[in-house]
Amino acid sequence: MTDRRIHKNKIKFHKDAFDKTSEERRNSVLSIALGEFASKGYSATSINDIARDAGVSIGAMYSYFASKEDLFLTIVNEGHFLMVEILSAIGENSSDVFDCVKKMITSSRTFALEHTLLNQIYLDLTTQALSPLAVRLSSELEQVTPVLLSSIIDKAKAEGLVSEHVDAKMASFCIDNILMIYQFSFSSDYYKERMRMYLGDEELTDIEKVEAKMMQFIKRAILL
Amino acid sequence: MTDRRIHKNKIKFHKDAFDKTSEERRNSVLSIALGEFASKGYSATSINDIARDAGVSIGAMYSYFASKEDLFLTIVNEGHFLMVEILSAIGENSSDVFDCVKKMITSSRTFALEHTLLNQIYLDLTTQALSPLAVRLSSELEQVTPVLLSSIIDKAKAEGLVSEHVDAKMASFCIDNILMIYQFSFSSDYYKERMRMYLGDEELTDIEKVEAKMMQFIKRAILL
Amino acid sequence: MTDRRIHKNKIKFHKDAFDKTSEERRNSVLSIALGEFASKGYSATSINDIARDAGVSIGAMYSYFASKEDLFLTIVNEGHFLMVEILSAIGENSSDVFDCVKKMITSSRTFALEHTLLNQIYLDLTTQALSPLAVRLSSELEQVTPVLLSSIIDKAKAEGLVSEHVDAKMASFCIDNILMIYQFSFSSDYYKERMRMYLGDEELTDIEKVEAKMMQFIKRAILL
Amino acid sequence: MTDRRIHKNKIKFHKDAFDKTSEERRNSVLSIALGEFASKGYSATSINDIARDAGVSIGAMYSYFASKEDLFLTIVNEGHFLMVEILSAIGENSSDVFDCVKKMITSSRTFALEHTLLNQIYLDLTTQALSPLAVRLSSELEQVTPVLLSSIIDKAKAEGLVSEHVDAKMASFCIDNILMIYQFSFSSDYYKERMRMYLGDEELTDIEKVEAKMMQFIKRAILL
DNA sequence: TATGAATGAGTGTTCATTCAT
DNA sequence: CATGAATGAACACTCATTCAT
Repeated sequence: MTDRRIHKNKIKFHKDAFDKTSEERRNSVLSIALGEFASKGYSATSINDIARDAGVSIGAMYSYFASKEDLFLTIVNEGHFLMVEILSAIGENSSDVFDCVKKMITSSRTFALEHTLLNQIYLDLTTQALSPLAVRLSSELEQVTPVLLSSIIDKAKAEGLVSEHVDAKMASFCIDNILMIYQFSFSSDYYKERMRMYLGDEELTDIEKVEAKMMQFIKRAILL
Repeated sequence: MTDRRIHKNKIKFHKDAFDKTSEERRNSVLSIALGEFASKGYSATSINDIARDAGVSIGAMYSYFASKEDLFLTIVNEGHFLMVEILSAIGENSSDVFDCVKKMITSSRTFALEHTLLNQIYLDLTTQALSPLAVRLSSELEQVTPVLLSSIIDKAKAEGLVSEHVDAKMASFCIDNILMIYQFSFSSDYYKERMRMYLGDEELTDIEKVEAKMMQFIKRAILL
Repeated sequence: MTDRRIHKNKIKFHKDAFDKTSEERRNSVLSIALGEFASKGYSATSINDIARDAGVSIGAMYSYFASKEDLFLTIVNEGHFLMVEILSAIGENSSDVFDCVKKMITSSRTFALEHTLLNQIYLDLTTQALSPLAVRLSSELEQVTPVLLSSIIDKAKAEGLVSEHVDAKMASFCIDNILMIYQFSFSSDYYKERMRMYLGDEELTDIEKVEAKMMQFIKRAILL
Repeated sequence: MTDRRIHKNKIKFHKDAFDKTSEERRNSVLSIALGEFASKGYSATSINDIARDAGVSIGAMYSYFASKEDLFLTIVNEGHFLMVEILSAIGENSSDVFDCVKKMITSSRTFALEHTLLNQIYLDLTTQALSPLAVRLSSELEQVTPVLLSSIIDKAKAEGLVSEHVDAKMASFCIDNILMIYQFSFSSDYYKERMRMYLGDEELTDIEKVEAKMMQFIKRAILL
């Protein structure tokens, strides 16, 4: 297990010039763009606004990115890279399925809280209108989770930890559905409110307990 | 249990004039708008285009709806009404939790297939950028599912069908997360592809089997 | 000879809305556009400038014309219509080839002087860069002159006015070449200067004499 | 007749730095610029595009030429130099007017075919919009043809080859008009199509015959 | 001398909305 | 009630030119 990198992230959506500017400029552009795309959505975001707020000329903007689309994808791509890294780490450092799922639950929340804007953008990307953009990322988005989850469940089945009646693929799908929306529940106002309706305000104050219950739900579903 | 209507749908986002036009015009406007909003997303959709394609003047358009927002909300509202009706029916006609969940799984799929465009719009609405719009619907969107699911689970616990260790709220949340994304998997290209990655092409040919497995996952999670 | 219209000018490049505005607006837009296109050329002309100078919003501009191209073609088309009308009239009212050519010489000059801007635009259109636009007009530009000239020469040959050794097609081509540039010599500075170099300043003061000499050149070329 | 060079080409529109670069670079820049200006016209051509395609930095571009205008003029100037050389050669090697005109007809075609792009640019230059640029060349463009033609015709008149009733200036003007457009008819799509309308597809297959007929037209116009 | 990042006014075009008819 | 002409700020993007390296 030498190469811990599942994902290589070869694709880049920016021009060479972007690599050559000062890190300050780069960060400024990316963070402003992140904020704009996250709060307004792809369509409603203006590249001119981003340029102005980032203190960069639009001319420079277009010397960094060939198009608004490419700027957007650059951000999504970086975000995805982050998530994949976290997932890979979890995959490698988990003793068993339950440990793994537990860590995934927690990191769903922490990732959404630490990278709220990124998460909002990711939600936007799943939208039908942005499917043409998602397609451009498809090779990158080749999901890590399906493989990770179902292989770890299969292993657990072999070890007798998980019932042989459990369908690994379906279980992975269901678990990821649960986690995906859980994650959105910390970044999108819509899902935040929805979670509040399900779990109530008070319950949510003790997030450890919430996650313990979620763990329990999943555990019951696959346990021997 | 006299009033079987959970949802009253009192709110309307259109002007009176819209009620007074011919049904043909009304349908034309709504169906064109549905198609446009679904495929392009809220921001990228032009009210002028909708008017033209619907064979209605923009002037008329603005006598029907105060703004683009209101036209959008009118459509979302109607869609939500449809979903609530289906859910209510399921709630009333189910013999027990398992029957109820089974019906919910099936109707997630059939609803998404029959009302694909509506479903795509709904996904758009969950986006952070549209949260101000979602807020305007909040009283309407006061979720039916949380109440329905958790009450039915509680009942089942009382009847000894469901383990007393199951947390009704969390179970409802998890089940709805699973179903929500399952539903999107029939309307949004993004989630469609994601489901294919989890379950594979072949598996998906026999949808009955897929849903049976999903049912099994949920059943195990809450069964005694 | 009842229908005196050779050319029907069915094609229009403007939207219906343009027909519906006030004639004042129409004239304002067209005359400003004429001036801009003529002096700056198609590419360097800004539709926003035209709108501003014509006292019309750009929005209105685009409700009149689908594109800058269409505005340009609308003007060229009208100009061509004018020229064709003049040529048709000449064709019908000429007693013989010589009379006809004489009238064509004169009207080349008067047309260029009365419609200098139009003529400048027409020159621009012959440019390779604008050939895609010229193609859109091709059915309209189906030249009247070739038919008119060669048929009138053929007739004159039959009547013994013109030598039978004269090739009607080539003669038409040569005569029109002479006239075309003569016409440009009254609208484009370049050709104006060029004519001055050929004919000299003084000679040009008596334009009747110039045209008599030109007539003589052509006459000798085709006379019996 | 010691100095056989009519034209000195002293004017240069490029900076010294351009003379100092490698010939390869020089050719690359000029040939790319030629192609761009020819197909897109002066205004629509981007100096940045030329630089990129020529494999030269924009910085270098501006060390070679003070402006887009100068780059354009450099090319036009070179082209003009070429044409003048050909014309001078014809003037010197012709036995009489008819021989001279014959050679001019042929070289109009061959020049247009061998230097199509240059010819297209030259047509662009005659445009009113580019007249400010043409002015900068005026001393250079001081036409060779007027002098050449009218002097050779005058000589022929003295020798009794050409009718004394022929006005040398006007004849030169007319002949050059014929030739100029004939030349454009091999480089600009517009004039190409126009010639086709005059002379027909079939006729044009035997270009020798076409030029013989043209020669005949001109001959008749000036012959004794 | 050569590079290419940077600028910012300007391009053609769109679109939510208003209002006179 | 319905029409659609009109508005003008805004959009994604281009380009001639400058200048620090």
